[in-house]
Amino acid sequence: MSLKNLRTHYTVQIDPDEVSDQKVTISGWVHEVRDLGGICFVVIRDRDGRAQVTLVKKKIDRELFNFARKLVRESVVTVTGSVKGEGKAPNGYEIIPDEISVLNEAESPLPMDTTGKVDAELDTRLDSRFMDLRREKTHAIFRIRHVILQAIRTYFTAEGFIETTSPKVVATATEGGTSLFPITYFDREAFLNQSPQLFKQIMMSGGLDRVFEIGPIFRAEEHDTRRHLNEATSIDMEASFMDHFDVMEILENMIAYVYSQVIENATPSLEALGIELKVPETPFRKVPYSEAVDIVNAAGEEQMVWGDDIGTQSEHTIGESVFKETGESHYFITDWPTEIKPFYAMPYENDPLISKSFDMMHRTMELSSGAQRIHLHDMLRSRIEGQGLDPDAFEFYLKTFKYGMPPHAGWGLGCERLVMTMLGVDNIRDVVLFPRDRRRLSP
RNA sequence: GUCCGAAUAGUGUAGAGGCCUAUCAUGGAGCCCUGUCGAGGCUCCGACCCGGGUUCGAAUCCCGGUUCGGGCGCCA
Repeated sequence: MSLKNLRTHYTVQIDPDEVSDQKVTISGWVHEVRDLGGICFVVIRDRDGRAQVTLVKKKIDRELFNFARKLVRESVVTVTGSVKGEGKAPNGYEIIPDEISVLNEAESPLPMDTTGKVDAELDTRLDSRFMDLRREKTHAIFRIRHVILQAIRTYFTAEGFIETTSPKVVATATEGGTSLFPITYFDREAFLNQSPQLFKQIMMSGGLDRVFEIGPIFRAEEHDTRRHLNEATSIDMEASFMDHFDVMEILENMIAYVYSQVIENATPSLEALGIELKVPETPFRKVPYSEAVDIVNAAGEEQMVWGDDIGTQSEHTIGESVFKETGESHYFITDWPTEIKPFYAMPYENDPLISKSFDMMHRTMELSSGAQRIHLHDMLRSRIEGQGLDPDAFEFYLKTFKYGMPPHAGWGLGCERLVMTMLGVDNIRDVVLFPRDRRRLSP
């Protein structure tokens, strides 16, 4: 007998008008037991919802009644019974059981509450993430995350992009800037890759033309904030015969599409979180870096000189300023000083001090950064040298620029940041199943 | 890395030197209860992070440690 027989319906698939008085079998967790004496309600929870099992003492087998009222919360059970339309029941129906069997009884006390009656701190929830995932709100986040990722794949595919994967174990410290995790690769030292950047570009020389990748990136920074992880998910794209404006357009349209898909396909999850989403308006406002500096200096809380990187406080100042003006949370900061961007960002021909680079911001944090890339071998090599890196270590990369590299552009977008800004989640750890940060390596 | 803050039942909390035999909620055990949906009522169970110190007396004050949270830095 297949275990599939343990479920004829998910709880949400039961339509009392259709299956009234029919037998169904549902399986899931005992969410709550409410014993009122003469009547007992057992709430069964599965992935998509809940169903009420009702036992009236006088109308049901005494043994079954006593068994039901002693069920231990969060045990896994299978219930077979008949469906009865009932206005007083939560979904308009209840199940009158013939049989209840416990597949696996839960211990008690539970490491945390799953019903929403008592809060638990993030650290407690992450220590017992399996139990935390049984909470409606946590579950909703990961259902939405799935819809987001699915929408991104649909969008890229429709735009002619090919999904690729690049190696996470690499020999060279790729772009510089960030620290890498060293690992042992047989008898050699290797690193966990900080970004698919160099490989995306190599694929442009390979003629794949438009690629995207959704995958893990690793940063060994000892940062300790609500918006950083040491293992994150990067959504990356690269496209040939495009400049930075072209890929900014792809980015903003993708964001708008993803929001609209979440609204359309994740309604119950949004409701569970109490969120009303609005699709961001495109095109996003473009603020040149020099204008951003002026905004910061005019606000007076921090003073910047041209060429400084933009700090957290300043990011907020600019974000609020744009929001006041446009009512929109998303915007671009464009035309960054070449010196504070990675070596592969293309400088403007008429003003090489600034580059064809951009960051895509949410009012609260940076979401994405991208640029038109340098596709000329000699210029790229001297930029690598100029940043104090060893060009010989980049030979596998530089080589691909010598034999026909088209002009190209691309960006990387932080998946977790996209999710958290969309859902108004304060801590990035909330939107990753098993976050890896400075301190946490388990579960 | 740095600055600030916190640590009390399984979970979330109250607590400002003697009011603490430590509050409340949730939970667990038991009893009552026929329409609950954060069910309700009654009884019981369960905790002061670790180590030093101050004091007649410390959950409370001080020092050190550990762990956690937040800001900043670094970064996406």
